Amino acid sequence: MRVTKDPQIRKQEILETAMTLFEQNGIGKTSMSDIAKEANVTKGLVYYYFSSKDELVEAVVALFVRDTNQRLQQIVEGSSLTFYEKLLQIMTLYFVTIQEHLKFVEASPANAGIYELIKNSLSESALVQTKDFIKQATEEGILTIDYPEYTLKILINGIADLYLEGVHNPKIFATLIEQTLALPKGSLQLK
Amino acid sequence: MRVTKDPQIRKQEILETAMTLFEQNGIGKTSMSDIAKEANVTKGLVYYYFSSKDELVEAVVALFVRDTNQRLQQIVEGSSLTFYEKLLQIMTLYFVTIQEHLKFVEASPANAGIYELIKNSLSESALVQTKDFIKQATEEGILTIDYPEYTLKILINGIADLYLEGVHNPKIFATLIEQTLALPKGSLQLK
Amino acid sequence: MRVTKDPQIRKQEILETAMTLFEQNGIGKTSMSDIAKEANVTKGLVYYYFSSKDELVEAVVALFVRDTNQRLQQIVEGSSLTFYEKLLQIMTLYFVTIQEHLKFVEASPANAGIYELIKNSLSESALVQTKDFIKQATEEGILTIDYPEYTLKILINGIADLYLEGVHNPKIFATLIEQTLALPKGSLQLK
Amino acid sequence: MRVTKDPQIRKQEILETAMTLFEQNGIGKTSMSDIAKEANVTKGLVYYYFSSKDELVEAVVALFVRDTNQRLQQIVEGSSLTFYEKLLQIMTLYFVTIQEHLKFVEASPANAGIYELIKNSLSESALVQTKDFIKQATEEGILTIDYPEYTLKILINGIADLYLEGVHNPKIFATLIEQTLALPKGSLQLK
DNA sequence: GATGAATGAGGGTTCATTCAT
DNA sequence: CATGAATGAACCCTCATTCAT
Repeated sequence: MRVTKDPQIRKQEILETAMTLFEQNGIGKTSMSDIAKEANVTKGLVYYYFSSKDELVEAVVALFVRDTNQRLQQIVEGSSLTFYEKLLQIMTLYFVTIQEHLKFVEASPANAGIYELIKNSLSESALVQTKDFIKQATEEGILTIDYPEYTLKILINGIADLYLEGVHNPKIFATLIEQTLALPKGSLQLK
Repeated sequence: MRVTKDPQIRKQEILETAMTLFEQNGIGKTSMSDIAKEANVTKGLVYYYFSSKDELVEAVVALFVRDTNQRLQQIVEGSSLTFYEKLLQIMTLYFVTIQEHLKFVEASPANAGIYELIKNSLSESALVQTKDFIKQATEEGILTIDYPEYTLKILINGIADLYLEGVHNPKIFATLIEQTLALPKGSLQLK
Repeated sequence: MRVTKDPQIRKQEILETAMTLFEQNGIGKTSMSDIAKEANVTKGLVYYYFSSKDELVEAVVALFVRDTNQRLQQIVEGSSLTFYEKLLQIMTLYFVTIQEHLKFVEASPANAGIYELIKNSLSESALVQTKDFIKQATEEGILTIDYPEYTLKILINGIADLYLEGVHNPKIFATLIEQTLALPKGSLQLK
Repeated sequence: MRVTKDPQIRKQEILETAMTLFEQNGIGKTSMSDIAKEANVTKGLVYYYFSSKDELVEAVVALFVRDTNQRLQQIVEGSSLTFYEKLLQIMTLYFVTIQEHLKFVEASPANAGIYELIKNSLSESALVQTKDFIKQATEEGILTIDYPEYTLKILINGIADLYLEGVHNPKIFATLIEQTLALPKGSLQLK
């Protein structure tokens, strides 16, 4: 039967359904039919809102990046937290984010460059968002290393990879982060 | 027209053609037809040598991993090099390798686990290969940090990502490596 | 060019086209492409209605069995006919049916059990349908043999085979049926 | 390695291998490669002896028919047996034959008419072989029905079908045969 | 006689995309 | 806005057959 909804809501529904399926099965293994079916909508309507699979993929990625950014911003701007607490939350955010959305890392027949797209989008915004955070820590004498932003990124990406490869011990992570950022031993308490 | 070749050579040709195309366009976007065409061969012959696309993909991955391993081994066992020189070469190897074969990072519809496969294969061997290298450096007092293997991996993966995101300045890399491994400032000279 | 039809009609068209081609050339030698072409439709549409060749084959078989059953039922329930007339019509039905659909007797690479499927489907229903018919004739003293249902089946299958092998003389058939069912000589008049 | 054999033996080996595989998996699902592999021979050699799959199929059928005939002949000419014993053996031969070679009944992409081919070949020879057998029984007054050959065929084919459909009780078969051939009750003892 | 690499046509299937309604 | 029937191109794979050696 025909169900009419507010266009914006419909579009959002389709977008989120696509996101869910992409995460679950990967982009390449998610067909437009799958998305339409799961969203209780016809294929035609999906194409009404997104003129191609590519466009839909990009919209999903944009949504994902926007979400992540928002969370990052909330952490950074959370004034009541200490540097170490914020650092912790940032690391956690990236772990969770990368883990949850790992399937994006796939090649889609439609959009082979998706991996770079996501990575760059996230990185770029991460740099912007953490700039002040890092600047402040540097001024306060907590961070003393050169290129702290790059170092943070290396940590994030590098540790995420470690995590994905099966290393899960929080103590090890704490030590690695402390060492890499030249923080005092024991300053970081990962649970 | 019909061209007969030594089976081993033919198989190798097909394998290398596949590798090239996979790198260029990704696994998902490379069809068996593409490979056959590029190798001046019929599809049937590709299947004569590799009974499925999956098998071909696996063969390519195996070849790639084997190659990388070999190069790594050569570096580590190169007795005339200093620790710093070896470290340099290892980093370079991973940069180049990862860059060249970036498209492997895709999951194919046929073989969704390829990303992990490669990553794990490489990581595992990297750990094994660099174990002695690191142990020696530690004993010589050059490396003083905890979890040096993990740190090295973080560096490799993290820096590779930085590189892919557009950071190319060797001085920055040198500084980052020195800092992260707690090496003396200026000990590393990247050209 | 694009021609849209009522889905039920379209599906039926495809089904009947498939049936015709299966009968003409056999299931194994009839490709989905052949069916699509003959039905003036694209392969994609065939798959839109039947998700695999197997499913299409099964649908065709089901249709065929249903048809045959219906005709059988009409004969058996035709109250105005004598036992001999009904017997005649039943025999004729099976001759025609088996002849027309002889090619079904093949096993398809896709559905190796099709032969048994058809045969059993037909047999089972034949037994059910003719049960009352036989019971009544037995009670009336027309049929005096043991295992009349089995005998009827032997007759049907056996005579069908004879027919297919080239024996077409109705008098011979009449005699054979009379003898086998132990009916009075001359009771059956095949035209 | 290259193994040279007497051509006739080689051809026979291939033929028998093909027969076995056809019976096991059906003609359609048996590829020339399968045959070659199973016969420890290359595809080329199979084609050296049989210029096409069709030809090979026909050769297999011919072999099968010849075999069956031979066995039939042995039964019929076995002078020490009574009519009933011979009848029994004939029925058994057909049951076994049909069961063992059921897979021939499939469509081959190469030879769609195989079913008829076999059936006709067997029937024709059966008629010839049993002619004397029947004639003698008729003269001796054992067989009194009209068209005894046809009746025998109906029995063979019809009972074989019954058997395939799951009826296995020897007593039922005995009764059916007795009835159909108008033999005295209890004259046939199937074990 | 014998090999097995090589061909080429076709088979079943999937899916992004279009369009008449 | 919404439907879903229809398209068409591509994809992976199989196999009878050929032919240079």
